[in-house]
Amino acid sequence: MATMRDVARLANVSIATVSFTLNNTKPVAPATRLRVEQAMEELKFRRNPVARALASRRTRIIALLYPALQHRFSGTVVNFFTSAAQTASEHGYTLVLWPISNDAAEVTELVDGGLVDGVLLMEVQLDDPRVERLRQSDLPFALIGRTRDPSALSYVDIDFENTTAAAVDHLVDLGHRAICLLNGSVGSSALEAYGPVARTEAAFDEVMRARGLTPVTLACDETPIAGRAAASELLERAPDATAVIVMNEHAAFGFVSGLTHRGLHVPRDMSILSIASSRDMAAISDPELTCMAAPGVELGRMGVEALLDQLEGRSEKHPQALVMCTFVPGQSTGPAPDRRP
Amino acid sequence: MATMRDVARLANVSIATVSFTLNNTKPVAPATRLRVEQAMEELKFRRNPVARALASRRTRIIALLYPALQHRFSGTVVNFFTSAAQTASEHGYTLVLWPISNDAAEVTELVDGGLVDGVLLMEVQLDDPRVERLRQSDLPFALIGRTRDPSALSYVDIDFENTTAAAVDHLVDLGHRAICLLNGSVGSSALEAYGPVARTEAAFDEVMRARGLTPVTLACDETPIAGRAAASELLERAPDATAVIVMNEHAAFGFVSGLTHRGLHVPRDMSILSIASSRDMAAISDPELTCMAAPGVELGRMGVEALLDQLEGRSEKHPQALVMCTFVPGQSTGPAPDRRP
DNA sequence: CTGAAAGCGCTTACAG
DNA sequence: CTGAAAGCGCTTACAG
Repeated sequence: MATMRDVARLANVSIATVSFTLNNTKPVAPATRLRVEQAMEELKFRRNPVARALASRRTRIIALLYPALQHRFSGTVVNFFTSAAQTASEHGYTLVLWPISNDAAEVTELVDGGLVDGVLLMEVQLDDPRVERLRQSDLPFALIGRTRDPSALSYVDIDFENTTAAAVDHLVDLGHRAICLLNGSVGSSALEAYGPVARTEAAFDEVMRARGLTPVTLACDETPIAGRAAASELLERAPDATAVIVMNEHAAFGFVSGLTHRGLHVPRDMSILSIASSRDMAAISDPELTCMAAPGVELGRMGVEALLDQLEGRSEKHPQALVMCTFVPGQSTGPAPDRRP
Repeated sequence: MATMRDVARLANVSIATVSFTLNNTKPVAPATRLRVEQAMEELKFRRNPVARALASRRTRIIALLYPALQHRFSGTVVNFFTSAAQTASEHGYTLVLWPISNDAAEVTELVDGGLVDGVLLMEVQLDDPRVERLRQSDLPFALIGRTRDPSALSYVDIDFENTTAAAVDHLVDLGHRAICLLNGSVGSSALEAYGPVARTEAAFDEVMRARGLTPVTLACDETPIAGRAAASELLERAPDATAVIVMNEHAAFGFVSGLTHRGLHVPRDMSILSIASSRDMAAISDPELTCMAAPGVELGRMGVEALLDQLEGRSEKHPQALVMCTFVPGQSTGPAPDRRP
């Protein structure tokens, strides 16, 4: 492998000049630049990123922390990941998925490790120990998601409030009044509360009441089996329900089949609207679910950009943005029973 | 951040001695070792991995290449990933998921990048351009999967031959004779053929004929929608079929619901056995699928170990291993119709 | 068992 | 616009 020294020798310049032309970090005379570039070409030079990292004290590696043990890595999540990786690459950074739980201790290892310039967090909890740990360090980070009070943090997140409102409105427009929410489970302790779950529930309550409707919320684990059980629970707790907003894409599969087993037809007897999901995931169910698709591509990109703002010292204040889910028509929502002829 | 120099000064030794005690690379007197360790403790020293990488010419980073754009990152795959990461960590390496397609050009970037010591490939095709590219480089790599002729490669893979045989036998034991295979689609060109798909089809043919049965194979894309269409195709092409082995976990969802829509009951009218899947994925279907679960934990571990053998120069010949899938009972297989009272 | 020193391949003030 | 040189924080022959 050719080094800068080799290039410098061949081009008859100093290695400093090679560095300057390579990085565009200082003006270089056109003729000199040409010689250097030809030399690089001839020697197939590629700069050693490890040496560069040591000298510049920046590795240009970004870690995306996705706690795959706690949250399934669904097709919905792939969109976030690939978009984030793409965006990082366009800016000269490498983004990799760092295998880690949502445990603070593992974050400490990563931070102390010194291998990454910045961190992007996913699946953020309202009181997230990883965030606390990162705050104590001086490692730049941004969230895809947000904590209870994210005012001093860089984050991008789904706009659960408006998404939930749009979901309710879609169902209300179809004539539904008895609308339930099937949420994810927030675990035993409030401290572990998962942002999307908490925010959706709060928004659902508020939106329903604002429309003069009574909010009923169920919650279950993020598994199909739990979703199946939730179907029975729904019929007991809210026998008059005609529509359910599901904020739990893995439970949705079981929920639909659970309803079917209880003799209900979707969407004739019950409309199902899956939110913060994706077209791919919605297609797994039978019938295909109507859904509000998570803006994975947008948030992946924006999350990286928020982090790069810090890394490159571009802005003082923390970028913060919320993006709504997009409505994707499917087969699982229809008019309320009393609206049909 | 404290450096080795700081530690050396505090412990009254040279930085070489600090390095020797840290890495156990040369004998150090017990008293000296103690002083050094106390100094490291006191200063909360953590060695800089970038400097270490530059000096030792090894980054101790392993890239796991999973082409997430071509193959969905399912719950089944998470097992491979977390197990591989865990194993790498136990050996002092960091394994990260490298966002890359299964394109040779991107492999070149990775190889030239010089940021990783070795590569682990997943979703290997019979003639995989990534493998060719890695062969040309001198970057160590191992496969989870195998090419058409993997004799000179390090690999670990599912034993599709024996897994398929076990799947057929399970169904034959239940009295089925007209057994079909629903495979993944291998793409338009034979050159793109995906190892598991090709091997399973070959094994299915052989196993069925060996038992005096007639093999019928369908194939479809790895999506639920394609699976739904495949259900119709099955009923046309093999109206007498009573059991189907599905080697396509994403199509399985649609396949089951497609059959149900056509008025067939699973497993009363049709048994479904999903192979190379996992308990989690099987639970998504209704009924829960009987499956042969991919040995993700084992293969993740063994894949990393095979790679480390090369990285640490432990063995001359390439480790090669095949592991069978494990039978997981479910609700989707039952006795053949004519076996029932 | 320990140390002085070279070197990994870059970046970056500093000087001209 | 260009260069000489220090330095990033380690590892590793080499010498004793």
